[in-house]
Amino acid sequence: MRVKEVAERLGVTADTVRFYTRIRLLNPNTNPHNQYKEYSHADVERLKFVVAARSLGFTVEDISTIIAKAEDHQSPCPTVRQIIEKRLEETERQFQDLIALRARMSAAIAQWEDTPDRVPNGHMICHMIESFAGGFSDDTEK
Amino acid sequence: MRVKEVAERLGVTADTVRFYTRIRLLNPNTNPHNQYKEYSHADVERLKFVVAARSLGFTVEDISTIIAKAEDHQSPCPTVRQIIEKRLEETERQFQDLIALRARMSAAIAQWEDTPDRVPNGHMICHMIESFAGGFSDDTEK
DNA sequence: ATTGACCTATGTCTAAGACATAGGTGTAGC
DNA sequence: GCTACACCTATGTCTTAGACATAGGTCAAT
Repeated sequence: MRVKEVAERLGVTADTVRFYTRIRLLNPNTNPHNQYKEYSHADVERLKFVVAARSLGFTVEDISTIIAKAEDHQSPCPTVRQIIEKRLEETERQFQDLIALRARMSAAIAQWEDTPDRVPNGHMICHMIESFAGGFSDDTEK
Repeated sequence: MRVKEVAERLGVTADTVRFYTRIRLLNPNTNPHNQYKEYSHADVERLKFVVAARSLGFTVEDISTIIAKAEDHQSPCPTVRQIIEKRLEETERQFQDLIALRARMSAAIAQWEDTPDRVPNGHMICHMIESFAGGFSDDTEK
């Protein structure tokens, strides 16, 4: 199978499969004539694993580590448990950040609802943003 | 003022200020002797705007656009309104994605709670991930 | 043999800084 | 004046996970 067929089968783009191949996460045979890659059943299985792990929040580097351990006949499970808990914490942080960002955006939009547009006056760039953010920080002197 | 002082005053890293300077979002004077940048009061004001806008979800490119409009004596307000609504939609999408991801991660962790670690058996890489993800997709034949 | 639609590999690009490196500054001690 | 030495600087490179652009290959219909 060539790259596009593999990609469609697993619901990812051909570029994604090419990317995984480029970083040697997949190692299909190469036709020496035209450099086309030929993906075997084993390659597809492996890709399936990669896609599943990605969908669980593992980074590509995480996945390389996990596969390397498995190929070395070590159980990757402890690593997997450890990584996913770290990723879950990160996700939680992103989540909080995103909630805060959304709140700021919504508040700004609400506050601007009845704010008239204004032409810049030389000491402000955009009064909406500047007045929304307030003093924002120190500015004692030059 | 030099880069570090400016950065500390606004609660960002010196690298951030250097980055904005590199892309000409800030244009401090340069000491021709050692290439050190000297930030004026006006530079600090401008950075303050950039930091405020970033915290509202504007990208650096958005901000460049806004500033360019303002310097051209056009009101940036319509642009600002338009951009922030787009960004808010994006944020909403990310938010949904993040919720789904978090749910998958939590479910996986819960399911693995009492799952024993296992050594790879040759046709699986990590039974936890593979069984969590299920068949995941088609796999008709080579 | 040629066309044309579709496919391929490879190189480059992205956002927003972080990090590494080599060199400059400035104060303290001599 | 000179030297340490801690701290600072500018610049170049690296990061993620692919997307996009380009040049060239494949293959069925003509």
